[in-house]
Amino acid sequence: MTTNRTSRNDTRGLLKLIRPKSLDSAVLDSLAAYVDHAAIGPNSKLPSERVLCKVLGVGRSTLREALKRWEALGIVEMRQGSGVYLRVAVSPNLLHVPLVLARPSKVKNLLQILQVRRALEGEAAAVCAVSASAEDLANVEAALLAMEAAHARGGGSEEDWQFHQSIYHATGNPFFPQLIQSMRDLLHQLWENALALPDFASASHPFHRSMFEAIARRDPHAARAEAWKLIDSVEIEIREAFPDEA
Amino acid sequence: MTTNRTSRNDTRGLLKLIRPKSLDSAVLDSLAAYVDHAAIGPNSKLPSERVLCKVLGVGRSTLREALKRWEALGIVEMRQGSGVYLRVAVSPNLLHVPLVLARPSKVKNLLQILQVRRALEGEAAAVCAVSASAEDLANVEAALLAMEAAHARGGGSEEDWQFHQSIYHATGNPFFPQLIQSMRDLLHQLWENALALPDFASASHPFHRSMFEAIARRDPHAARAEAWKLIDSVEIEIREAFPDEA
DNA sequence: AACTTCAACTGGTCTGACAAGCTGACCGTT
DNA sequence: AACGGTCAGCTTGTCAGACCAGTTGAAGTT
Repeated sequence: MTTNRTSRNDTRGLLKLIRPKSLDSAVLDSLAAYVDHAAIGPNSKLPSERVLCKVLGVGRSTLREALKRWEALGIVEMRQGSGVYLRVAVSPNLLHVPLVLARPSKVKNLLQILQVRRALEGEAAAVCAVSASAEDLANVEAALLAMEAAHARGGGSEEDWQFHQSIYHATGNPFFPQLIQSMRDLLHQLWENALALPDFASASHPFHRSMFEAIARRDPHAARAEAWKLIDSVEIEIREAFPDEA
Repeated sequence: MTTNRTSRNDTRGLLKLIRPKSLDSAVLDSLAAYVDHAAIGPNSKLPSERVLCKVLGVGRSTLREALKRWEALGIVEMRQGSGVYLRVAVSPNLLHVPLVLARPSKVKNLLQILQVRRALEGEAAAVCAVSASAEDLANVEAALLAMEAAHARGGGSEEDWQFHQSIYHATGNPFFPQLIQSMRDLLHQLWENALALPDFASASHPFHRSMFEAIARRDPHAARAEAWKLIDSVEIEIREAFPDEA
């Protein structure tokens, strides 16, 4: 009997554990290399399944299982009758990490998500104040103006989101936009149609400009403080809207 | 012709967009309900594919594609010849979020991950100082003592991690441990065997205790400051180790 | 020009077959 | 009794072919 279970006292990686590298992982590697080489950008269509499985020399079910894995990670979108579409840029040796939340509880999770947002938003504003380029700042300011204009018209929830996204991108750290996007997706799954969000944004309105100004004058401490004030104002509104919970 | 493309100016969710609810999503919902009802815990085996697809009334390929989606999210592990094993607790309407990183660059990504950790670690410490229970604090202290003991023996990288994890759990916010776990997984994928991490931890050693003490005396401001000092010390060591990059 | 029809795509699902891997019972040797 | 090999009967992995269902765009019709 070959006893090759993973031993607890492994000798710090002297013996690397071998992994069979299943076929559909190889399919994804090959696909990633192809997409990268052919310079296929987001929103464009991949070759059809029949073509791919012939070219890659694998059965269609194997190919589909591999694509399903990408679909689960949001890398790709499969539309019946139409095709498989790329949603994000991919490259060889691509890394991914899943987040799972069991037993959702609406208001409680909302506040917890806000807590994470306070952490990320504050840091992102500070990083932005230190290292954003002039072009980044211009984008942020444009997003701010668009948001204020939309707000004056009564709407603006989408523009609000764009403003924050522009800050995350301006950090130059790809994790910030992705993490926040994940948090937002989570929120939308939680509250089917995000009715709550726009209302809660109203009191936070003035802080957007003060936050931008702190970033623009390259003051990370103030930028972080303004970001926190913004989150605090949202949290207060949520707690007032659901006084019995949380 | 029924023109039912998703309109851009949707009326804020008054009309819910219908979604065909693809079959394999239904499979996962049903499976989640079953796992929840049967109280199947982590590390236990699911019924075999043949059984499941007969019970659920779907073809084996459909079932496998659904399982592949769960596998991609880390919810389940499929071992050839053995079976399908649950890896995390699952419940109905389960939410998940993927994180993708294309074009990895070791040192740069390391510093970016550290940036995210600064954000989360600081907030977690502050939250912990405010709302951790006495039992949580006891766990954190136990982890601290174990870490210090291990550090005195020369090792302690695993115990270091346990200490931080105990703090994230003590926040009561499930997103903190999961996000940090994701960041750590990402790091390990990046640096195959995480040799670098233990070395970088050495200078940060004294800050662990000061961070715990700030939490224990219920001082969120100090706790956040100590957490930041800890991260800063790691960042300095990394920058000294790779002076040419970043 | 606008509308309708329809054939040729696309992905979605099912089936049955075989390969590859694991597990535990069985059996012979020591 | 203890050890070690063998093998039947599980499991998942892969494949091929068939058919269903939705999409698309180019023909034909008005």
